[in-house]
Amino acid sequence: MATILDVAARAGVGVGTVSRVLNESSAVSATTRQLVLTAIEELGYQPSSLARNLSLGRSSSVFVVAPILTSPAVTTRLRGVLEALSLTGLDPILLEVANEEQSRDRFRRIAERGRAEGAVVIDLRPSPAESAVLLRAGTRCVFVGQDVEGWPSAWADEAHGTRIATEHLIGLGHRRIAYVGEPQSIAASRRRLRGFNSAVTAADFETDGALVISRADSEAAVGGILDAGRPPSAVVAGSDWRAITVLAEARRRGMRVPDDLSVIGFDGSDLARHIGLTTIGQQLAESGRWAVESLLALIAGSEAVPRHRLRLDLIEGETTGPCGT
Amino acid sequence: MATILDVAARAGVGVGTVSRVLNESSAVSATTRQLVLTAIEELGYQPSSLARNLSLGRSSSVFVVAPILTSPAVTTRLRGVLEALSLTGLDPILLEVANEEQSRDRFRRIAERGRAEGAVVIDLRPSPAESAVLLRAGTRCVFVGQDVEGWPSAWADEAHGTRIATEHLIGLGHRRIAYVGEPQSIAASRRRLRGFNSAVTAADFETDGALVISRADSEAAVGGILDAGRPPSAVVAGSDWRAITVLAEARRRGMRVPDDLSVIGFDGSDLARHIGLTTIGQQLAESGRWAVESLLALIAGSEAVPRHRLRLDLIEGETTGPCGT
DNA sequence: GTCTACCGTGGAAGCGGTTCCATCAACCAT
DNA sequence: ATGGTTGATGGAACCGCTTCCACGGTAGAC
Repeated sequence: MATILDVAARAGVGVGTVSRVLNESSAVSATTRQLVLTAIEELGYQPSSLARNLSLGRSSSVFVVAPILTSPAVTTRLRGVLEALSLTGLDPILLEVANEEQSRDRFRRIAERGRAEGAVVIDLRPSPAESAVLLRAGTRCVFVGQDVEGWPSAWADEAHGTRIATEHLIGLGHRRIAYVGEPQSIAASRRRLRGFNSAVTAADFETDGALVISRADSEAAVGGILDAGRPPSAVVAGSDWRAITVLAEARRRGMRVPDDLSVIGFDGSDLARHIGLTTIGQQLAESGRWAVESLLALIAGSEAVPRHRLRLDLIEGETTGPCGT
Repeated sequence: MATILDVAARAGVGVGTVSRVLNESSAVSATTRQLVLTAIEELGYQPSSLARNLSLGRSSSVFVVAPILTSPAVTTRLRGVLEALSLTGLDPILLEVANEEQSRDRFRRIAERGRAEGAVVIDLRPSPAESAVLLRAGTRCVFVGQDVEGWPSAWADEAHGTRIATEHLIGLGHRRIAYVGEPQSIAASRRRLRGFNSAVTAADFETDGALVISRADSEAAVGGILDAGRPPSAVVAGSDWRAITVLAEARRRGMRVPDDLSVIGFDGSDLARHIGLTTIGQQLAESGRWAVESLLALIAGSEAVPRHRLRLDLIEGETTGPCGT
């Protein structure tokens, strides 16, 4: 493979001149420039980005850390990040987190110096110890989907979101409302459940613990609720992904949505839009773009720690309707 | 930031020795090693992977090119790739392709030398010109989801897949079967439609062109079919993503699945499994892992051009059932 | 007691760029 | 004619690591 030295030799100029032509960094006479360009052409020369980066002392890539890509909320957010990043010339190195161990590994990874200019972390949070390590290492890091103390982050008031969702159903006349969420081990899902509870309490309904599901095996549990003597007329789901579980269970039972059962999701993912699921939109793609912008500012030297509250909107699809009974 | 020179100075040894300790490349006496390790510890030294890679003449990353991440088939495949890659120490640089222009850009990008060791390309194919450029540049490249002439690729016999799907429905007694696919501009979707047609022809049914949809606006068109005087009793979808469109349209009309309408998808994505969609599995995650293995072989110097036919299986969910009428 | 072998080690060269500094020619003003 | 600019250019130094080669010292063989 040809190097810049080969090009310089062939064009009969110095390496400095070739570099200047390559980067248009300072004036080069038209004739010399042409000489260099033909030499480049003839040799099929391509500059080594590796060498360039070392010399410049940057990596031109950023880490993007995300939970396992199954959930549509994650992929939608990720798309926002990728889209914004592709306009910057920074390459995204994608690190997926499938379990606790990988989470630790990824946080250790992004604290390493040099490999990347910074990191965008989606829907994950560091432990206090990890946060301290990142801080000490001077890692430039932005969080989306989680409010991480002391770090740039964009997040939504999730309790408020499920409250809106629940109130929407109450407004439609529903009185027996179930909640189906992710396991309570995740902080975000605790917040979401809290919003549901507060809305139900405020409306002064009978609260029925049996109607609340938030554990790993919710598929089976959802079936249990729907088959019970007094099934709910509506379900608030803790995520769009959970919502389609509920839709699937309803379908298996020949229940009609929204006539027999109203279902509302949470996230405003691509998937929700695609199937007309009523949901709480939390500006997923926008939040990804915001993260990239904030990271760029950090890289440019900004000391600010921007914190961004994401707007929540009810997105009405066709899976919620007035209570039949 | 401390460099290897600082460490060497502090430990009172030469840089070579520090490097040897770092890489355990050759014998270092226990006392010297300890000296170096404490110096590293005290300085908080971290080696620069950039410099290391330049010196070693490798990049320790690979490109992963994928269409826009909306479709669950893509993300499922991608997960297989990421999972396999995370075991290798190679970092995935994710390049998303949202349109024709980006496709050209990405193929140009992966042909650049040095930035990555190779590329895994998901569900996309290069034009002959692009393929030639890749070949000339000596790019190590593996394709999944597309059979690309002259390149390592893993793909499924898609026509066969839709044939299996259609025959499954016929076996359940369905006679009026619709097809809902992606636009015919995509080669893969042409193959899928062909399989459907051949199964219908073989079964010697009345063929009804009005029951075949394969264009961009299929959502609306699906509704048209379901509302028609003689709606189909079953639908073959060209992908899982299309299948859930059909499910959504059925739900809007209060149709029960599978009682009023059977729906079968194509891909065997995470989503299909999650909602119990009957589909044609094409080993998505496995194909991603296969791609990584093949790429590793290429990087290791293999000259072979492995070509891998993916197995197709009917995955029975709960969205297909015997014909009611 | 000398010779060879080998182990541990220091340090220079090299990976392929960028950039700074010195040089030189051409041009302008005095 | 002379000094001062200015613009284009060559090339050394440097980015931070790996690796090869040379060297000194110890130990085993004779």
